[in-house]
Amino acid sequence: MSDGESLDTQVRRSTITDVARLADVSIKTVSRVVRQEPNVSEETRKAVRAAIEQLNYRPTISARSTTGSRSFMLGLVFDNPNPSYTFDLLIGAQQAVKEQGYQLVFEPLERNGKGLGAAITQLVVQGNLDGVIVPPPLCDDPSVLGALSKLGRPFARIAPSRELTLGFGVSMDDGAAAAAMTRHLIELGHRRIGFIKGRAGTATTENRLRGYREALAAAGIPFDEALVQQGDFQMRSGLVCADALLALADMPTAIFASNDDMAAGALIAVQRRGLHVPGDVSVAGFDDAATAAAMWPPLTTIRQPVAEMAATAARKVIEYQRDPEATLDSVQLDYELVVRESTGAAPQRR
Amino acid sequence: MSDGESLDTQVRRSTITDVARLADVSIKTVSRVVRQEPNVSEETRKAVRAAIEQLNYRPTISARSTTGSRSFMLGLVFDNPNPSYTFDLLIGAQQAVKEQGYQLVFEPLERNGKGLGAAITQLVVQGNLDGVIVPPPLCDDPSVLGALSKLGRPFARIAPSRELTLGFGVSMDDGAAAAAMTRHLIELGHRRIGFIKGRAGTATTENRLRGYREALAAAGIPFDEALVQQGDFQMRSGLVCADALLALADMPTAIFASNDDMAAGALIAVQRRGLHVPGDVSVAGFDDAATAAAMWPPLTTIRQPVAEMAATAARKVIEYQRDPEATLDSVQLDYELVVRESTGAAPQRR
DNA sequence: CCTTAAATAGACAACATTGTCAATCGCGCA
DNA sequence: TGCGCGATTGACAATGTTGTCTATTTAAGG
Repeated sequence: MSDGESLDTQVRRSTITDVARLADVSIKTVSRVVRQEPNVSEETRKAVRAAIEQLNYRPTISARSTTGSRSFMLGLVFDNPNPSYTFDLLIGAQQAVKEQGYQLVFEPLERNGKGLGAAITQLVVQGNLDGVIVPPPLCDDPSVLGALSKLGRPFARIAPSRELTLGFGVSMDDGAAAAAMTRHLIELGHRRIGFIKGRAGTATTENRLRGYREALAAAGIPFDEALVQQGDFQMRSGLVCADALLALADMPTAIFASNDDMAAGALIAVQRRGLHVPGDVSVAGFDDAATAAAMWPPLTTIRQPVAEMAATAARKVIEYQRDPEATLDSVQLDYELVVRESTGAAPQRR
Repeated sequence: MSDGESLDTQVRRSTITDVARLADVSIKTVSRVVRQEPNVSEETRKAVRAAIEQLNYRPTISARSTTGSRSFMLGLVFDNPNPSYTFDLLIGAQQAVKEQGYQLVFEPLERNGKGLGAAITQLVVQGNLDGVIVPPPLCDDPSVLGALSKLGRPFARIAPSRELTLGFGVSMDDGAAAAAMTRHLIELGHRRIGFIKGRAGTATTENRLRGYREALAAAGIPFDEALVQQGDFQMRSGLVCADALLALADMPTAIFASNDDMAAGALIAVQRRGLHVPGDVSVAGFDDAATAAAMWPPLTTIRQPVAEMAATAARKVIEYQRDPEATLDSVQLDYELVVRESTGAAPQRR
């Protein structure tokens, strides 16, 4: 009839009181150990930790939030048409948040909905969130930034492109990554490399183009305006732009699209003309979207550490919230060049 | 110097006490109104509601969870390789949960990790979750089902394919949807319709094939074994299977793939042969993945109401949790035939 | 008018945790 | 010995909400 063992621990949740009783200390002392506060003797600390271990105790977030100012909850708002990008953000943030004993709440917002700032204020105040993570394009929206600044809680911005001093920025060096991809193509022997730009007017678009130009310059290849087409990040624009490039008398042997969706369009355009990838034309993308590996042929691209950026953002917000003295310099994470089968040596004769 | 107005309400969160004071009732009465409990006069109810409105009051989830057995939190666990599917689930569940004043926590799990059941038990017990939503493939995993049954909390399964009496099921009629797509092709004049099956051994695969066969039979078209290929839901298999179909002496004029990824492969296979879609061959998919509309040409497919299924699951779990007497019959939601440009009239002469 | 029951409303405890403040202990020093 | 001080520990209040129980009001029936 002894049921206090395995079954019970499975079904009932142990509380700080249970731990205190087992370790024969007060609940406050347990709290001190859990929160890693000072003024607990090493001996007591050990005993408490053993009890925690034995009972598999984890503090209850809701109870924690009732007292004090912290709520142990972080918010992630987004309005990004790309589900796999946003999903990666969620995964990354969730993992980091869990490590720290926090919880994540997320909320889709409409960028063009009015009252965007008010919506964020509402979310943060009602949810009593300790901090917020804001990916693009919301992280560059003036009303969002205004609301966040007023709230006086830490917030992190993923890949911000303006007002870089506001909040804590986590980004990737778009320019360097684009340059690396361009170098990769040059090393394969390509000299005429077409470039498909992203949506006009975004910092991302500018940075990637700059990287492309810098790598060309470094290799002593003259920049040719005719090889640059204006896309808009959608697949269709990739198809149209690639068609234009392939129609040139002096056709490029490689096409570098500013994102994977447009690269997918380029792949179709090339193959519709009966040309082979990468035998006749190499194609490269940017993002390493979930679809990149599934394309035909699998796409060479730049992996953005999306999940890692979100995780870093979450950790930094928590860190700041623990110790507001901490310096929160913005951070740049590394990209990764993912070489698959859509790029290869330039054709021998042209 | 009067600061009690707009600014203050923005930055401070109003509590049940504020509302009670303003409406000149006890906090318990406010609680009754909010929880829609009986025994409050219509007059009082109105006054309280007005106060709630004025102060923009929303109950604090953490405070709620401390008392009583409810935690007002639902869990969503998943292990699905398809980010956009999972993302849709998250969006749908989050929206439903928010409507009901609940919160959603999600957790990626490794299907083949050992201790899957233990992991779920841990998650639910530690998080004190009121219920769980389990999409495929986890919803058919025996250890997951075992753990959930033991926990004694309501759980909903998205598109389950076995043990249908366990938990609350939310699904879509795969067979009817596949039949509808097949009818669509028949109405366009197609008589030889190739079919690419999904991964062997899954209920989904069987159901979709059955729908295809039934629609053929209903139209008096004989079933031809040669027109059915075995795929595995991956794009590459779609490409290979379509190649096989197109190599037939009596080539099909339409190809129906059991999901969009394989349809993408089929699109490539057709166009690589210099054939036009849909002029020479129509191609249809299943799922309405995010990529479907971005393919070339945009893919005719079946829209699965993924977000809606998750929302229904969430609502049902909450409903049950509010009133355990409620009957929770499983539910089937409607699919939608999305006709885009990859299907068209069968070629006149073959 | 009195009794009884139902409807309505409030007082107070309970929840799991943290913050504040007080109590105790050990130790060095006069 | 007595005193002061820092380190350690605990008692208790507070957090925002719901459950339980009790008190008051209203309505109905004699």
